[in-house]
Amino acid sequence: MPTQLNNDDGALLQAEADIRARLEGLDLDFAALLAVSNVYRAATAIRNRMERDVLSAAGLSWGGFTILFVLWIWGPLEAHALAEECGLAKGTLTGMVGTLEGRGLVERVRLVGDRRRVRVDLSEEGRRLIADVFPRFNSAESKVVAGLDGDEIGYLSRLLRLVTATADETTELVRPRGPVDAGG
Amino acid sequence: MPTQLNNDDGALLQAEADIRARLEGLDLDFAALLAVSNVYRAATAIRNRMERDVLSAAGLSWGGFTILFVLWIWGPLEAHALAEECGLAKGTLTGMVGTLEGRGLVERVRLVGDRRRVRVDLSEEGRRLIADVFPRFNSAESKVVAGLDGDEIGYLSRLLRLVTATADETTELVRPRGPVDAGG
DNA sequence: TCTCAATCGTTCGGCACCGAATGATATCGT
DNA sequence: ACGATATCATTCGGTGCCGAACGATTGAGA
Repeated sequence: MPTQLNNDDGALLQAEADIRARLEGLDLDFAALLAVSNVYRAATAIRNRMERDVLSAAGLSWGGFTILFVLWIWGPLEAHALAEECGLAKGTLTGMVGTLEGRGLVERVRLVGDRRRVRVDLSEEGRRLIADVFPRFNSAESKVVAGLDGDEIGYLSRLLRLVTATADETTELVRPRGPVDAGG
Repeated sequence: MPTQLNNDDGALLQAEADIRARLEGLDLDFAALLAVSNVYRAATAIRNRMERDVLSAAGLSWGGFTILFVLWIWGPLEAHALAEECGLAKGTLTGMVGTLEGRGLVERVRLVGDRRRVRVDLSEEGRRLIADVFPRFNSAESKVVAGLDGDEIGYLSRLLRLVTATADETTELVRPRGPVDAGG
């Protein structure tokens, strides 16, 4: 539990202190700078770690894994919904689903009522693969956050959800924010 | 400041509840799952926001901006150090520095003492550009974390630094962790 | 001095990823 | 019924980005 933080100096990385020193004169929001940079660095570090330790052995990219996982959790999805859920552009999704389809991990079905649409679903093999890979993935996730205790992990998630919701706002990001707890 | 969190249910997104429900039987670390996924989602949301609102107008990609910023803060750097600092593979850096050099934003100089090495530095135009763009970038960063108060922002950074340090460990991620506050 | 190994940056092949343009299909107005 | 419009997914051109292979340069040892 955080009681006093005094993050004025104490817990700063050397690199962060250097940044502060270099930008001393300017009227900047250092805390925001550090927060954003730390979010990005953490994401990159996690992704690299997962790809190296878990995904590469299964021949899966981060994106491919995400698609499989989403389909596993949500069941069959139309392309636009799948793209949205995976945080990918539609065009990107088409290509990656193509790759997965080529490997026999997912299947595409044109809808009968509306032949513009396509429903994507796991194949049996895809289901086996994600069911096999995900527990290992999750165990690596667990290790990655093992430096935090349970409260801290939950708190981290909460703060990040807030940031994501704000960044996802379609507006120019100036208005005062509405209800904040469950943006999805 | 977090006092009670009870993130058992209360603050969960619908999607997160769905995941929990779908994976009910399995022996998984849900908190870690959510934390990792929230880190990644936040990073993506922030990056997209920045590219759209700030960087695209300057004709800069996230990676290009990062390179310029790092050189701005640290001064001239050799390629390997620059890659390391930007979190990019050496090969990636070569290409991106090439792009920036083509636009006249950075310069490459082979070292006199050791002709294998190359020092990269901002050009005058590059310096002008980053000095112009960064304040706007920072102001967008500020807005992105505006949903959090000062303590929360600092705390978020601290937690993320911990996660990054763990994920960056070169080991297989099993040993007990050494000193934890400033992984630098 | 002449290899041999180490250490640079670069090149190369390949996938991920985006955004705009495209093509196919459905729907609405008349 | 039929053309205009909207709505899908896909295609296409271009970068970002990685990892392995490569070429150039340096330093160490015989």
